This record gives sequence, C-alpha cells and structure tokens, in this order.
Amino acid sequence: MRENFFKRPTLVVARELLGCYLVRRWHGKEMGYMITETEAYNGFNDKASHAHRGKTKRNSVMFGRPGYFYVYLTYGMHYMLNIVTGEEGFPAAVLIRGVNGISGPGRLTKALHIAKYQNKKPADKKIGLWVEDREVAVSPREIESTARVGIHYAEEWVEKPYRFLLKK
DNA sequence: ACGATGATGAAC
DNA sequence: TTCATCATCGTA
Repeated sequence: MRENFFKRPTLVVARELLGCYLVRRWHGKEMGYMITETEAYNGFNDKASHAHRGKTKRNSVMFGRPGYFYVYLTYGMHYMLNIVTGEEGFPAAVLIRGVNGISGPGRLTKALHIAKYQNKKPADKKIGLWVEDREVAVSPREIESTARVGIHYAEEWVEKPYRFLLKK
C-alpha cells in the first residue's frame, strides 16, 4: 500500500483498511491477515487521541509522515499497532484492532510478534510488516461503525462512531 | 460482572 | 512522586 493511501482523512483510511491485508514476514514466512476492525484517532481536538495534549516523545510519530507505524505499550503489557494517516503535521492514526481470526489489539500484536521494533518504521516489506490491498471488495453496507473502546475519559468524543468493523 | 495485572508517559 | 492508561485474563 502506497503512502498516498494513508495521506488522506483518517476516517476514510480507517474504513478502507477493512478488507485489506496486514502482512507479516516472520522467520522467512509471509502470513496475511484480513483486517476486520479499526479505530480512527483524529487530530489535536480528539480527546481520545494521544495527540490531543500536544506533541510528546511518545506520540511524535503521529505528527510525521503518513504510512508509518505507531506502536506503544498500554496498561504495562499490551502493544497497540497504529498506522499514521493524513498530511504530515496533522496528528492522526488508525488503530488496527482486529484481523480475521484474531480479535483484540493486544492479541493481534502478540500473535504477529509486533512490539517496539516497528515503532516509527514505515509500513513496508523491508521491515517485514506492511499492508496489501488484495482487491477484496468491501461495500459500505458491510461496514458497521460504533463508539471506540476504552476511552471513557474522552468526554464528547466518547460517542463518536470512529470504530469500524466488518459485519459477518 | 469485576478486580488484578503492570510499564511507561505525563501531570502534579 | 503520583496518577492514569486506545486491554486481557482469571475468578465469580
């Protein structure tokens, strides 16, 4: 997937990632997983986003170029995999919450051996983790949107339908 | 349904 | 130094 795919509004990218494949090369083998669940984190004003308090050492990659991974540890034990979206300078990213056969963002990173190695790296074959469009058609009616998970503190942003799931 | 878990960033 | 967290698992 090219950088221009990610250099678009976060909500659009979060939707369109559904049905795409997250591909991992590990010990010489490639495994592709269809993305089934995403969440959008959109700009300075989004109180659920790490970026809303401004740029920090941790979230700085969100302010950079689109198509890069933002991986961080939450609750002291689970890595979350995000891909930076939008124009450079605008802090936004899509959290990959689930793929076919694996639900939950923490389980996903554990299963695909994703940790800080991928943080601040571009989604590219060179680092063994990237996204492919395999021409799987996903129509808008097959997509469900709901409120995001685990962001009770985000006030008026709690209810925003920024979580996208492929219906079964 | 609920509490324990637990490392790190960011605020106080 | 203290608080809170983009979750999961175990025990009910």
